[in-house]
Amino acid sequence: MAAHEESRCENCIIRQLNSLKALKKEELKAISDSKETRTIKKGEPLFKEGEKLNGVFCVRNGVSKLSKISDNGKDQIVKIASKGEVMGQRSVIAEEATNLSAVALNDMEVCFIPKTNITARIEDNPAFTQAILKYMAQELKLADDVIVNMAQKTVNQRLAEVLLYLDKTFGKDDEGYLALILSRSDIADVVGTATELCIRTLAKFKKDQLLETKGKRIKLLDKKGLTQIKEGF
Amino acid sequence: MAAHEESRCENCIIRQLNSLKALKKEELKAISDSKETRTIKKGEPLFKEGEKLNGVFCVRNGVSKLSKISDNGKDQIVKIASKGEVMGQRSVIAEEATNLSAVALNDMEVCFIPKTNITARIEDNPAFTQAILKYMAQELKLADDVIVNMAQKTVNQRLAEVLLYLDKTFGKDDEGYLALILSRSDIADVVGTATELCIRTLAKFKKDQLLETKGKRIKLLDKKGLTQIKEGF
DNA sequence: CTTAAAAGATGACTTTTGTCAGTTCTCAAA
DNA sequence: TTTGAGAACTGACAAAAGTCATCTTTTAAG
Repeated sequence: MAAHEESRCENCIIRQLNSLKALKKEELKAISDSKETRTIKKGEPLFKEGEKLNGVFCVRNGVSKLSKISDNGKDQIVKIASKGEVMGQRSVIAEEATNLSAVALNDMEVCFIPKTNITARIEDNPAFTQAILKYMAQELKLADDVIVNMAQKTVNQRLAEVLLYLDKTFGKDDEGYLALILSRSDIADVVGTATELCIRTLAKFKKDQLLETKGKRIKLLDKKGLTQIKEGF
Repeated sequence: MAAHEESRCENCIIRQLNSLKALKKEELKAISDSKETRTIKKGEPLFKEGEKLNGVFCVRNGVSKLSKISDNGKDQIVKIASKGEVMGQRSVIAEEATNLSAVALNDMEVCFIPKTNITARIEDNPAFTQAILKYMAQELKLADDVIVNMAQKTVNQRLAEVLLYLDKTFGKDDEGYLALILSRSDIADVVGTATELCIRTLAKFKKDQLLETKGKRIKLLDKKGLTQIKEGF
């Protein structure tokens, strides 16, 4: 039906952003027939740590945080997934329960693709498998960087880095504020620190004219300065 | 020649430990013909951060640390690779310069496999590609755990965890000391802290009867206690 | 066996980070 | 418009981690 054309994977532009672009037209049709579009409201979970995932989630709209609770009971945000990203791939491929929880940071629209549709394509389409492999190799490199940052950098440095990352990845709104609005507590969970220290550090950056705030919104004023802080003064 | 039989990949037991086990006999023969066996002395580098790797290294004997220098100039050990592990896979697959440096922690024997031999197999042997994919999916999960630990746990907890990891992974010598002997500075670089604090924390653990030391060697006395510390008292 | 260099260890001190107990602000439901 | 819950913020303090200087022990080269 013409009315549903835009919801077919074959016509979905999102696909161009991830490994699914390596799939052939017939394969996409099969996926499209089995997939399920879901709407998730801000604050609602997509899945929880320890769950067995029956498929992967392809983000059409909105943003989700992927986090993990440490033995200490504190939440650490490991990744922020947005348009085009596929969540849950790793667990499906490793055939293990997921180690992360996913919660919507704003209203989301995602496509759920049953795992048989992914594993079957991995079995019979080498180009697809290679695309995922390459993607994962890059993710692993990024993960190393994060490990080094967490282990060796101060909260000052990490917060500066996160702010620059948010700016680069999600851009600004019409008033110049960071387009992705996170609570102070979420920012702290990305940086890996306590909310209070996160707030204090933001206040310090503000005093130093590096940024400006309006409610929970943040506008970066001096990216060069923030880059210097990120690199250690 | 019979004299070189044991150095042929087809006969190498190490292969059973990694993705190379998914290769067919003919493929292994091709790899064996092009590979090069290298001996690396303790302290010598296998490769350095930023280098383009022309192949991967398969560890036959000995142990290597994989580390990365942060903007702050401090070294962080991201992985300790030993028998059976393949180093440099990620860079070859991602077609990028390596982000890590590899240095031998004791005398090593490694096989260097030119990258064409890996990329060609990824192109034409789906089972091999899938084996690597699955391995990387698991590595990514582990990387998440490390990120959370670095971000949320104290040096106390992380050191306890590293000691238990060394015990589990490399075992003990005949006197019951950890078989893999690392300098205090290397331990600190794994934990992600300063050498002094690492030494002090070891001294504290010793005082608390959790371990015993003799020179740089360490014997774990109370793994249950260390596990409790790891999990936050 | 001697001895210099490297690694280990310790003390004193500073900085960074975390925690607890509040107060103020914001925004949406009544 | 009121009001109340949750988030943002602040101060005071405690704990954790880092740094610098120095001393001791170990190790390996001569």
